[in-house]
Amino acid sequence: MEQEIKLDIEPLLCRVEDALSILVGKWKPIILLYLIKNGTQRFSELKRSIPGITQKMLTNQLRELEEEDIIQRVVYPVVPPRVEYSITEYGSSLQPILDTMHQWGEKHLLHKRQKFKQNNE
Amino acid sequence: MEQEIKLDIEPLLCRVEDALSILVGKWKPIILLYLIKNGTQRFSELKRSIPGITQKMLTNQLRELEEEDIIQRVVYPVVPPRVEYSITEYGSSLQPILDTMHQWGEKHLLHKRQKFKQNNE
DNA sequence: CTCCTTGGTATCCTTTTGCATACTATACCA
DNA sequence: TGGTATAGTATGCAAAAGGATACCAAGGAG
Repeated sequence: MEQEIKLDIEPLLCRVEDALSILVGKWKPIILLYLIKNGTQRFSELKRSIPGITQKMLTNQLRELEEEDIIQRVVYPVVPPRVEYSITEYGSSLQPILDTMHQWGEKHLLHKRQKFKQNNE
Repeated sequence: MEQEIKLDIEPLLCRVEDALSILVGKWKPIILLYLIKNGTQRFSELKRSIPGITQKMLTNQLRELEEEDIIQRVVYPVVPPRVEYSITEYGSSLQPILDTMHQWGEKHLLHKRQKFKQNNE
């Protein structure tokens, strides 16, 4: 396996946390992936799409992403209310991170399975 | 700016969390970067290198990384004790993630500065 | 006149993280 | 005989994150 990337980050100056802090939150990755994959979504669409999430948590996670300019919230003044969420251009710059992490996550799954096998031999 | 990476993850099958959960922890990124940059390190070297970390937290974070096979712990039975930590081969597969996140984090810093400027005009 | 819908809030509670402080074992050194 | 060094553990507490439940506003449908 070839390791092309040279990592030379001065640990004390590391900005990994900045990206991390935006992605951390029980529902944020899945929300982002929905918006990236399916484009603009209404609040209720997201809620229906994400099993197990409560209204409060959905609101909460969306607000936090909005504050970081990762997603955009548009309110239509109609009754019943219509609120649409979408990824911002800036937010879509997170895609490489999500992609890299997802790929790694799939390998990690295999790794854990192998370890489990070994432990049961 | 070119966007080469095509992200097509089924949100409900996303494995982003797997990578995320390993990196999350107040001191994990910096510990990993130290081990990657400087190679094998003693407990006390890490403690001295990372300002503000307590002994308990360092132990705790190292244990969690060890459980995931990201780092290796070697104890030399001498007095006073000598314990060395190093990145495993598997652990070093996290480098691309750390690298991507760090790069994004640096851009994020600029983004926040611009936003701050705008708000004060 | 009442119910339904959407996109929320408000309140309270539990779980998870993180932190501070104190304590330990062992051998060496003066 | 007492102090030092290393790499921890034990205990208790504080803060943050996450979750369950109830409530709300406004207009349209019946």
